[in-house]
Amino acid sequence: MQIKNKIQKINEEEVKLEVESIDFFVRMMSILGLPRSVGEIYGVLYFAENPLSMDEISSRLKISMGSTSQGLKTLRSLKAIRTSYVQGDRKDHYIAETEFRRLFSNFIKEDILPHLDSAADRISSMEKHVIANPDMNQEFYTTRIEKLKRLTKAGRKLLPALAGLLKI
Amino acid sequence: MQIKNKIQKINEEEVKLEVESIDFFVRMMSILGLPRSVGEIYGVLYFAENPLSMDEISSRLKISMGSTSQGLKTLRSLKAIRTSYVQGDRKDHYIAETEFRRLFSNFIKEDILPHLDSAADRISSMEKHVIANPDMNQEFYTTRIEKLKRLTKAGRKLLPALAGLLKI
DNA sequence: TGCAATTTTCATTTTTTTTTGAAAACTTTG
DNA sequence: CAAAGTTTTCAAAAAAAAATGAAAATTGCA
Repeated sequence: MQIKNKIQKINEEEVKLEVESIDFFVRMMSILGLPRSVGEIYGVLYFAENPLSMDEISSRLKISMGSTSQGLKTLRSLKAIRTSYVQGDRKDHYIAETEFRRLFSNFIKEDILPHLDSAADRISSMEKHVIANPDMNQEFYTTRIEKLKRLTKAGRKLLPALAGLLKI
Repeated sequence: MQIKNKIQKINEEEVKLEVESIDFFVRMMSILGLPRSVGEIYGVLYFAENPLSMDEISSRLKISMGSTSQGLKTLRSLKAIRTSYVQGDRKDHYIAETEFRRLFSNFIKEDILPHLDSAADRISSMEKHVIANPDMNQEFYTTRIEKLKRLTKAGRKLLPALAGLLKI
């Protein structure tokens, strides 16, 4: 009886902690534009002492298997989680990767840099329009285009370096 | 006739440039999680040689006055645009602020740092839950919480410094 | 290999976000 | 200070994003 109470007590605190964790990561991920479910899943895994299977995650969060599968896929592609073999269980099990430095670096590589690449294309097409017509106010337009070039160049250099600055 | 053609030609190229600009900034702003209309408005203003009024913006973009007003409000609060007096016209007129450095710094101050503040609160409440129950695996949980603290501390230092690194 | 367990996919539904448009609230000026 | 011009607000509509759930695909074990 006494032992049962103790276990009960631990679970209560663990559940409260888990709720805070979920809340925390839902907000963090939403800054990065990632959907709620992704934050929830990472939040559960971050304070899990043991690897969790997909249906453990899905039932703790009361979200569908479909969402869970999608969310795990996203987190896997960001290398924010990894799978771990659990003896005697056929299901895949997941562990949170807790090195935020690498997590950010992957996010930048995967979700930001591609945008900067397409931006570069668009800028050079802008240049063509200005050059195509010498009657346009060249000085004004080329100055503005120059600024965009510097912006994207700076982004491309700075962002990947950013993760390195994270002393985490 | 010849002059009219020339003017026509300039306008064509200017329109094409404007379209590219809008596209460019719609994407950029969407990385930052800002709505389409905000990107569109900034895109129009960025390559405008003269200050534009709200209804000029709204009619060029074919978006409602409501959206335009909202978008301008957002851009104003980020200090991404400013108003400019135009003689003999009662309407407000807007100019794009083209110093991206400052623009970013405002975005971080306004849209990111508040999240980090609320994160700090949540972390200290997590700590309470762990301390509240000595039977929990203290080592495991305090290590994880420590990581979160370092993450938010790093964010708070790094992000404001980031804009300074932008040599734009 | 075949079968049951597990995971993924994706059309549909739900939720959230953004836009619209008309009314309300300002503002300028005659 | 009134009336016309301009801007803002906000309830409702539209659009976009995310979640569901059931069918399809994959996996691993007997």
